[in-house]
Amino acid sequence: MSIEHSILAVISFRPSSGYDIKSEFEHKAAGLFWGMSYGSLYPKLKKLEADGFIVTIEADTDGRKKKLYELTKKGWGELDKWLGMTPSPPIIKDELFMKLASWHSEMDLDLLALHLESRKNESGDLLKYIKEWRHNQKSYINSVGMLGIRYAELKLEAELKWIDESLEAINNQDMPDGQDPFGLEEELLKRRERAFKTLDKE
Amino acid sequence: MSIEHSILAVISFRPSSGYDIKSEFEHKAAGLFWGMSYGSLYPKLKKLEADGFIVTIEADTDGRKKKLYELTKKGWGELDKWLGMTPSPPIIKDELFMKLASWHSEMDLDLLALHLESRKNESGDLLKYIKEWRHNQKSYINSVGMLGIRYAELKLEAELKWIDESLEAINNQDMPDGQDPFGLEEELLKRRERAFKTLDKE
DNA sequence: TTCCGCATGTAATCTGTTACATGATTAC
DNA sequence: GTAATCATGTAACAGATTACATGCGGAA
Repeated sequence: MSIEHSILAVISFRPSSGYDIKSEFEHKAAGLFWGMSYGSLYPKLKKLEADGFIVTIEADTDGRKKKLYELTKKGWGELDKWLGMTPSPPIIKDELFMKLASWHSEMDLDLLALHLESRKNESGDLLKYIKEWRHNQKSYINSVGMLGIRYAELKLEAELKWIDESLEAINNQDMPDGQDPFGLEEELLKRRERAFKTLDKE
Repeated sequence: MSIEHSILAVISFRPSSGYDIKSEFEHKAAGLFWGMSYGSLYPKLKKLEADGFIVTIEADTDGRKKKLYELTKKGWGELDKWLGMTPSPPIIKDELFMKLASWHSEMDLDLLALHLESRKNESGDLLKYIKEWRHNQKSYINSVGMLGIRYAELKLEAELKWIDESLEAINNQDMPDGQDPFGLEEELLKRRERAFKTLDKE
């Protein structure tokens, strides 16, 4: 039920159209920790309106017609109720971590370094973007929101620091010790070799 | 297509049953950055077998019958191919951040402090768990995997540090400055008041 | 006049979870 | 003997994306 709440939250900043909300998630702070596509957004807006959380205001800003949505009493109430509930733990899906966890000794470490460089660029760009954005004098961020921005910055800085450490470990061939109490790494290589020796039967 | 690859990755450690794979995602490293339920796991295993990435080995470990899956040549190849591809950016959904971003001045800051305390406990527990786990002499983690563990630790430490800073800011009434070039905060409170004054019509 | 950004939407599809059903083995 | 854990699966549903369809207004 949380996408709906994110939508209510964005509308709370100012009356917004579907397009406005999408850009908030694409180009603004909200997108750092949440995502959304038109395919789910517009149906949700209809549902939220049908349930009485928001109402439509026909408007033409800049000579362009659009449907603005505004929160109702019920909508504001729902927003407050949601804000008051303990937030659920973050959901993180990070392919980089999965790849690290399943890297094996037949895979080239230089390739891993490329992956790290790539992540470094992405996260670096994002961090730069956030740092500019928090001072751009265009976007609305209140003092609590600023704590959130700081949260994002610290996480990205930690990630970048870790990437540099890891790249150094790879380049200096100074990797940390693993733990392998049952000799699985050796087994793995044997199993792999065995599989590669079998003829394809299908 | 990444859940499938995570499954292949787990099987690469050792031949595994569906149950084994699930516990890997529930209690082990993999679960830190990925999740999976039986409802998707078992069908995926069937599909992976039908596509020739894995094969079944009937086995009875500890007197208990189970279906172990092992990678085929094609499966190992697919795993290597996946490992070689640039990992996609992490997907993060964090309700705490969304709530920070949409907090408004009618909401009690002490309530926010409770949310932060709650996250502090969750993340603290997780960090403690990881720190123990990396030295438990029971789990297989190679040196590259250890980099991943370090990644998780640093992120959690950054989060905990941020929480303490933020709690202090709240308690000392020393919140950071926001930015509000168009006076949206004032507008918001007006809109909110207006909405609460209207009679319910539905 | 053509392209880009604004603007709204739907249908098909994909992806994954929840809840249920079933049963064996082990620890207390 | 009974609760917990091991073990495999399915049906119904929830949740979200992709690709498509459509059209206006302003800038080059």
